Amino acid sequence: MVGALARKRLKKADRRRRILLELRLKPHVRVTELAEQFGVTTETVRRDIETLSGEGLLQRAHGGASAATPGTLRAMDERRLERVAERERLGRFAASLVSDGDAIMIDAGTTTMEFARAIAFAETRITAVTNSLQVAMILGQSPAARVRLAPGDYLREEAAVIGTEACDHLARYNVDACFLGAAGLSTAGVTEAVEGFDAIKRTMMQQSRACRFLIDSSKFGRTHLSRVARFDEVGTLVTDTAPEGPLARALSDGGVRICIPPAPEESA
Amino acid sequence: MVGALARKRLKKADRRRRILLELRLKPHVRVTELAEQFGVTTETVRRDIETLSGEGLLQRAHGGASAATPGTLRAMDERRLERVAERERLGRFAASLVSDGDAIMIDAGTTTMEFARAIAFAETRITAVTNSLQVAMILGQSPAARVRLAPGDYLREEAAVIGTEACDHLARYNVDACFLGAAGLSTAGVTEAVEGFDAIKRTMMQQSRACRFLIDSSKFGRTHLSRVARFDEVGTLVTDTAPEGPLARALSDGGVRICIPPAPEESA
DNA sequence: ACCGAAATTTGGGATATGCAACAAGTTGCG
DNA sequence: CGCAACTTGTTGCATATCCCAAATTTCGGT
Repeated sequence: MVGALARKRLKKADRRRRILLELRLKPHVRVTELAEQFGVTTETVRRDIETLSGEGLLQRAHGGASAATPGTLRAMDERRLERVAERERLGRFAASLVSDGDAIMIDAGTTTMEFARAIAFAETRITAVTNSLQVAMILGQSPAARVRLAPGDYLREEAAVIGTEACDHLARYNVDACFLGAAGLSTAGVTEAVEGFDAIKRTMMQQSRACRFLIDSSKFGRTHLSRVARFDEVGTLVTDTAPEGPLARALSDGGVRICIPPAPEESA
Repeated sequence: MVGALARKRLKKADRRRRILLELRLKPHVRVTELAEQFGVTTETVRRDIETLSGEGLLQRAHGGASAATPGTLRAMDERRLERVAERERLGRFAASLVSDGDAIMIDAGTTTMEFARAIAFAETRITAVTNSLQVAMILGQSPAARVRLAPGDYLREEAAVIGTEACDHLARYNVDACFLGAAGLSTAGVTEAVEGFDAIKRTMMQQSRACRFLIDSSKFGRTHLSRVARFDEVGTLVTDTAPEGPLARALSDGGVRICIPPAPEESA
């Protein structure tokens, strides 16, 4: 039944594949173009895009679709999409903890990306070492930032490099502070879900005089596979909401300094 | 005039910067979103986008803008903007020179980026080592590609890493072939304009069994600051048009094998 | 061959976006 | 102060896109 020639009409799955392939070549495709190309109605293409968008494989746009940013794969998490404003605020605040002339390490993650953007925007004069391609590109926008990238295996989902090479390389630097994200913060400590990131984070911590974790409150109470740090290793925690209950107690027992950005003003 | 608080209205240059920063994070931004975010009219944003698009820094789309197709920054060159189709063809052809299982090195450049796109599109099973973040991200899209990134100083204009660290790291790999771009090809040999790239390219050549240069014909006759390779080191030259005159003679004297993609057919 | 589910097309009204021209505001400068 | 150049806002209209729902076709199984 798989006719040698499916000449007339591509199946749904085929169209989807073609759309994604197309997006590898161009960052943006138009519904109308695809429709014409496939010989189907715009409505059909629209529905395909709708589906793919739901799967996080691409990003919808008026009139077409764009490639999903590498590293956006995690962002499918609905909660994160809604948390954009908070993360931005958090990142901006964390950026205020950096002084001109500092040398810092930054790891990969949505929150640290916001942090990097804030630093780039403020044009703080820094030297940064990172394993995240996104962070490197964002900071590279700032004329005041020197950026060094770690080598290693490229991890598509996070647009970052990992592996022993990355860690070995990082171990050659000594910086003033590191700014790390994390997937979970619970009484078990700071934990991470992405395989390979735990080693990166631990290495960064070791090479830094001060350690700062950027973790928004949606991660509170979550525990993931590997522990990155015990509370007595955390140093500073930058977050949007003060933790409560056992978690707050554990943090305070560990001597964690908690920083919370001031309430949002009316800027919009 | 730089009031302590310029929160009310961002200047044109600031908006431009923000838009580009935004595009580093997301592949697509909407006019309406930006307008609201900046507190300006959609028309203003539209004009900004219009300008940036004219400079080749991004790509317009209905309702917004997407990241520019190539590595963007060099592509401002008018000539290059017109050469997109040729480069695409060239890249696709060069990709056909790669076999499943190959280990290759790829350097940074608009042409090599097209090459990477073609490989990702074809899902050729390869291991690639590169110093270009763009190439890494593009190849990372392909499930069949393993990508390793070199470390080093991040060079914003090219979205790549350079420096001794990068070269030292590259020197640890031995691959089947390297695919390199170049800014100039003249009787003086293959030359490069970007500082730091020459060393990278030379290192990649040394670590590869075969060397292939991807140079479109617009570079013919151009000579830049530093020579990357003499003709007897070039190996294979992949280009769109056969060189003529003294250049052709010099290439043949050097034993350069020249590959030219077949004429474009009507496929659309 | 027939039937039912899923996919696709079709058509139309609601919305969003683009474009262009003009008005209003801002900045810089003599 | 006042002009000139530039930037931004506003308006009106053409166009493109979206979304919905019913009609039609295709597909897969019995």
